[in-house]
Amino acid sequence: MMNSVNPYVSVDCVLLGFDGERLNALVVRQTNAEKGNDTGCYKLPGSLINMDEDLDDAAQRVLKQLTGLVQVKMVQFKAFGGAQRLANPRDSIWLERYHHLEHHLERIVTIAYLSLLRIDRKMAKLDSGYEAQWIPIDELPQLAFDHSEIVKEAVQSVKKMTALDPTMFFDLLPRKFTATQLRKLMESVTDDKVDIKNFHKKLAKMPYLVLLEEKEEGVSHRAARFYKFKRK
Amino acid sequence: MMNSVNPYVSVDCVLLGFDGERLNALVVRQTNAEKGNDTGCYKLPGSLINMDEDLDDAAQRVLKQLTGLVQVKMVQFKAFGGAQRLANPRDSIWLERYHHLEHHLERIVTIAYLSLLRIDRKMAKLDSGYEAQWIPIDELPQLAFDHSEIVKEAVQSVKKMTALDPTMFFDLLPRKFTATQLRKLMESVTDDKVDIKNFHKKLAKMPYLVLLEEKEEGVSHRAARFYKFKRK
DNA sequence: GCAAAAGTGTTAGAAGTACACCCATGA
DNA sequence: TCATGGGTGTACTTCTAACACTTTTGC
Repeated sequence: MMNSVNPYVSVDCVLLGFDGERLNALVVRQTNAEKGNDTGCYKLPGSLINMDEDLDDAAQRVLKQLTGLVQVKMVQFKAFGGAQRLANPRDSIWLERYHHLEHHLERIVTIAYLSLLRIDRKMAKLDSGYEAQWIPIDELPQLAFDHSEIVKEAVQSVKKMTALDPTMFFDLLPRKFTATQLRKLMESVTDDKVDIKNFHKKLAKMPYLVLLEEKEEGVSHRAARFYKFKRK
Repeated sequence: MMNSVNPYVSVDCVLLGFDGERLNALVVRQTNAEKGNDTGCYKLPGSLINMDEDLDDAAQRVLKQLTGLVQVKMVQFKAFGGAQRLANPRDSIWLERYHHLEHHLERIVTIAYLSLLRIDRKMAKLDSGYEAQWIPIDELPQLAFDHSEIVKEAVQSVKKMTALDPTMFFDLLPRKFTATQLRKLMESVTDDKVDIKNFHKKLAKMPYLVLLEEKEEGVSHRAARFYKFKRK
């Protein structure tokens, strides 16, 4: 027997990446809107949970289904449970079709997950008829449900979490990165400028950073040296 | 028509107080277990949500029902959704009776809320047959459901939240408090000792603290001066 | 006076801030 | 050689850690 779906609880995943300048969010939309219903409406990757499925497992499942990504460390950051979350009929109709439900959805509480992800990670083929896309968070269009609100709160959470644990930044960078890349990232998250010299002093004191011999190539100015992140 | 209950989603409130030495949690239990079913089992104040009720409203409602407290600022800190949360039949039977439900509960996701509260706040009369009690968190008995786990995670959240915003500590103290009370509180949350002189220097630099002229009375040693907290 | 807890002075080193300066590279 | 961005030196201030000391109170 197929898993039954819990029609009251969903998970949604906010995946954030860094393009060198700004934070981006991964959003999905239907490519071929068969019944002309859903075209152009971006959403966060998400799904109702199954009856016998833990929340964390549901988040991993939906991420895999929609992007092919596995073993991504996601953390729950907030539940969204406004009674009016399904106010827009477009949204609830879409959900009912997507999950092949017969009855009308009344009200859904969603548990939002967050992950920081290298923006160049390869995505596998998507679930039937969906495409995923990175969009800078300050250029996001209006998303379905309250997903725009969820993204905003996710960014707030990232600020708090990275303040407590700066090593989270390295999930957003390539394996080798320059001081400037890291600095731009930190600046884009904390919204303030950092003195370059003082920043280098700080780097020198981070026990989990290794300065490599390798340098940038093909840049029309002095080549920057690469760092790598060494966990403990 | 009466509100219908959402049988899949609940809220639970972790209320933490400080007794001068340790953090305490507020737990409730049935006083007269009519059918001999529930005696002695402590729980967090919580309830299934109503169909048309926002999560935050549900948390405020249940707190008022069980303790009489109103206008307590609570924040959501985590959702607990393990598929096996209702594994113990004692727990699900209790819930079904409490909410006068006819059908069997399958699975509940709970949204946990957290509040820091002065331990001497007056509680109004409780909902029929329940009593509330402050218990030091390191002396809590096994709680119903996964509530013991929820309390543990709440304490972790408090550590993180107060690190980012130390003014939260003042929710746990009386309006007037001594440096030692504040220090003991901080030590009990962060689990480390603080040098007293250095602590006083820190206090002097907190813009939101006001040193009063008033002193302790009736103590058999030098009387401590009181501080008060002035927001902004 | 004594015990007990409140509260102070001083120091050395670490960490953060500000700002002026030099270096490497392609065009 | 110039523009561009990478990277450095140094002085100054603030924070932190350590530890020995003085004050007030009831008994």
